[in-house]
Amino acid sequence: MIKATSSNAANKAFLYQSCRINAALDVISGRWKALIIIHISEAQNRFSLLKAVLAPVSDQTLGRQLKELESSKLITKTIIAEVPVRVDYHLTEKGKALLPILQDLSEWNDR
Amino acid sequence: MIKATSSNAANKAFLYQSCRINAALDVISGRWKALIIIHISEAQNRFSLLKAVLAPVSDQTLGRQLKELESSKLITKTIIAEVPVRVDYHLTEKGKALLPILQDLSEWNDR
DNA sequence: CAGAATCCCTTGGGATACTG
DNA sequence: CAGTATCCCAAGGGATTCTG
Repeated sequence: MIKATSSNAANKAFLYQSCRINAALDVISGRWKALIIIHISEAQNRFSLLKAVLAPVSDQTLGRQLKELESSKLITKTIIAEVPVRVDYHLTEKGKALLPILQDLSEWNDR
Repeated sequence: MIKATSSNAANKAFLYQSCRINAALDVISGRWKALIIIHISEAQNRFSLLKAVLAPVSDQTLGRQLKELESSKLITKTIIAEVPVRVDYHLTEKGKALLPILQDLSEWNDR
């Protein structure tokens, strides 16, 4: 039959085809993603810095969200082979283009 | 101890306090909400009409999303006591203000 | 017509421990 | 320092059935 199991994926596909907005929302709807993007834009671009400002997040979750943002092409990851290894995150052009939209959203909700 | 159980709500509270964006994202991150808002703005503002354009959605889920949008003050619900009862949905000012932002998001993702 | 009630399953996110 | 591996739980969504 394949009913309950496939409907979830099928519905998702339907949404993607219906409107590009759904794809866009998917990209930014991770629980911490918007905040991660904002902090990276403000030079909080190291794993430990992010962990500090996003205090209650777990390593696992933070790592997952970063990986997803990277595969969505919103951020890039640069590994620097220093003594204690260091990793810098930076926004891509697409990531930067999202900032004013997030700003609009924030103002929208304040009204 | 209250650990695993309370952390979810605690993290959510943290996000809300950190930035207004999280509250805004919460409002529009239901799976069908963006599409519902768009269709209502285009006069597909009846339950059955919405169900038709959002083909694979279930009654239950559609009803839930509508109720959430209503309590977020994005749409209003008007019950008209005709022979087969009829219900009209309309966007509030806040709901209308969201449309251009959704448009921006859509264009952003197309780049 | 427009839902509410009930039940079930997938998924996102969290806790903890371990690694290059 | 910057993660990954495992395991687990709550919540969002979906299917189906029933109602004013």
